[in-house]
Amino acid sequence: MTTGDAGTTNGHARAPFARRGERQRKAGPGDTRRHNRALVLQTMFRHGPLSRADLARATNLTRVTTSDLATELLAEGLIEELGTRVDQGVGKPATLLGVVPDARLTVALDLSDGERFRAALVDLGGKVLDRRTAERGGRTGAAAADLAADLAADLAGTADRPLLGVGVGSPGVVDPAGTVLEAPNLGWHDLDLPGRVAAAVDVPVHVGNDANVAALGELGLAGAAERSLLAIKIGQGVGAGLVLDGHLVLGDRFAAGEIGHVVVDPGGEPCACGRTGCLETAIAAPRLRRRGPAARTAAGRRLGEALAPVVSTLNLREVVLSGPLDVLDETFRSAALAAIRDRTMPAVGDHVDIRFSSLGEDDVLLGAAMLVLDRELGVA
Amino acid sequence: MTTGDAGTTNGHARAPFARRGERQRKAGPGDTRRHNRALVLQTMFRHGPLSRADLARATNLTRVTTSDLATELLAEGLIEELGTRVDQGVGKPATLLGVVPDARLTVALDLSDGERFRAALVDLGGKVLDRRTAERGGRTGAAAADLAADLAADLAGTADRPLLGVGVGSPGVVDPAGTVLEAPNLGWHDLDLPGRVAAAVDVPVHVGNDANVAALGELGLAGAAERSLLAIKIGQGVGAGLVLDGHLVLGDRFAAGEIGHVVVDPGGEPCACGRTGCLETAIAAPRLRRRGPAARTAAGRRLGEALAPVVSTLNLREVVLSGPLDVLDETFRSAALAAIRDRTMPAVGDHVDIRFSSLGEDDVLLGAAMLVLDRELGVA
DNA sequence: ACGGATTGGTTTGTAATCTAGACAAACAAA
DNA sequence: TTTGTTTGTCTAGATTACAAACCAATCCGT
Repeated sequence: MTTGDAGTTNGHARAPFARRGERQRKAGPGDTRRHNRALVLQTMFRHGPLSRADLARATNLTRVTTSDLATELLAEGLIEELGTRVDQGVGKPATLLGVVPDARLTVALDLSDGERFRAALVDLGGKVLDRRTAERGGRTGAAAADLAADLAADLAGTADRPLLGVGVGSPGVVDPAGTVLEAPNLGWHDLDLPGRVAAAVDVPVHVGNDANVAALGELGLAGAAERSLLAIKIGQGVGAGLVLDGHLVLGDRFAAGEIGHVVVDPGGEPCACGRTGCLETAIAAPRLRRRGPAARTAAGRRLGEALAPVVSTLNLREVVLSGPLDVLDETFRSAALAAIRDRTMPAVGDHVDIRFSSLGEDDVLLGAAMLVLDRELGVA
Repeated sequence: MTTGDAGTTNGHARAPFARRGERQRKAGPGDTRRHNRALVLQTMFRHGPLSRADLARATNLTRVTTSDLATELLAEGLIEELGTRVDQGVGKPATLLGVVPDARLTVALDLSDGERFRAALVDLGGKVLDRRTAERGGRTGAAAADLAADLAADLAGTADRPLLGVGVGSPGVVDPAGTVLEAPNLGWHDLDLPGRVAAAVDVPVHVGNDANVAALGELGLAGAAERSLLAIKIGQGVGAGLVLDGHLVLGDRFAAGEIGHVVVDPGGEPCACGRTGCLETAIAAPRLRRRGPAARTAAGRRLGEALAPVVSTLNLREVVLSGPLDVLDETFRSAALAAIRDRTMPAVGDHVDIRFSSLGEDDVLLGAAMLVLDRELGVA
């Protein structure tokens, strides 16, 4: 069933844009083509309908090449002709090309909630077409993995259009191939989640850390102008996802973004991890609820204090907060922002902004969908 | 004199591997070739002498392709045949190919010292062949730029082998094209330093922030196994350079690594910037000297506390310290490391290491040379 | 000594793909 | 109607990586 290609996620050919932890890859004959194809597609995703000549100007490719790529994409149904542009001035009217949002669908899974797995059928534009949830009921290990796989298969069955793939946002540490190295809450250790899910649905499967994919989603679907951002996800715990220049930062042990147990207040409250004053003890959702609104300012400042060195080191411009709306209020946000500004040099701090996620509760779900778009189409 | 190609650093064609802040670039016909050529060259830089067949195995290219690239590199004199491998076993003996360290030279400038500019003639292996220094004598603005240009020209004149280019490590904020946006100590604002230097020496000129290029040098010349590291440079001020997966992180305003004025101790000493408790007030070299060895532990901990969130967010493995040896002692280092470990989760902290730069005083100088190797040959 | 096996490197032909230049189509303004 | 402009396509040419076959050089066992 599976091919002999070692390292392949599942029975399919390796995903076109799946970047592994390889030191550096060779460039083959088809690589330029793939790159340019993705470039054209991405340009249309971002700028909306464009003519072939527009694409050539935007990408620095020739009209011949964009035209050729366009016919390829047209044949695959990924884009369509939208008629001629009106009100153009002199010259032959341009025929506009646009992405067909429902040319392909993705199945997105959000496993970050402790109680239930959430899943959705998402189109290329990030629109949710259908939803499912499955109560976890305390399942762990293989049972939990099977539950996720069944959920994916269930939704995949309802798809009336070709599936691009399945994207999964999982808690814990996930390696570039999608193996969940460590997810204590789900009892997963070195679990080949992509393999298990792919056995249930016959399309490419991509798995990433929940906060990481949320960051990807925020970048791709929330109209973020920048190509870099830090997404902070507050829930039972606290996690972060970092995208720099369009690329997810995974880190040495693929544990980048695991900031929940950074100590921000050595004399603070005890944490489940055995230490005291971890960031989670200051700003995890349950703690924020328990302490009430009055403590929001102090909590926000704690976050800002932890982020200040990060923002300075990376010269970040954009930080996005996501989590339950009852605890994430403007007081919290502005306190965090103020703390960052107080603690970084103005040249950096003046340009930082913190905003709430525009994807809301669906951040991980849409991020998982975005992961598929990134890996399969190169759109990020 | 200059070409019409907007954005070109100088009269030369754009450096083969100069990455600008562009969103995404098209891939042209010669791009795969350049990529693979760099890959082959880099493989030889790292692994030492290899046969064409070895290169094919290491790069996943075919023997034909590596052979072809090898003849090209041989013709340019960048590599040479080193005779056949002995003691090989069955089969035709391999002819080893190795980089010729002095096939090209680079002129490296270190402008980070407040008193004098340092320069060196460096070969491809990072060996310093000649040195010059020029007392700055309080020069700023155009006069300082001219001093740097003269120094470069002076050394370039002594080169008895082809020059690959000039690399400059400058203090302040430097954009990807090499323009020094802001360097208060030298009175530079939006200064086209590459242009000025290129007017004096007729080779490509590349300029980067001092701490940034130091990080690059540490990665490329100090035998760092990892492709990611954070280099902390302690001197009059404190700066950092971050390399992730072989790529320098520049940040939104190209100010990444400017951590000297991160506030680490709000109740601490006043800083020249107007705030109190900046990292510089805790660990800049003059302060460390003034306070004596007894304060090293506390200072080291301050650094570690600032780095803990960064290390967690990036899941960094390697932090490198450079600066005057009289203040950077083992006490400081281990205090910083201990603070990081105390404040990060074990899964991350256990794998972090802090070490002293293996390039010593020449870190910026060799980093500037490495910058040229990176931009001109793709070796990083 | 000699054939077989093994590994290294090259020759030759092929497929992919980008570019340059030219050209037809379609339209606006004079 | 003429002129000029823009769009999109066609054709020819250049690069370049790869596959297959081949020669070269060495070891090994008999």
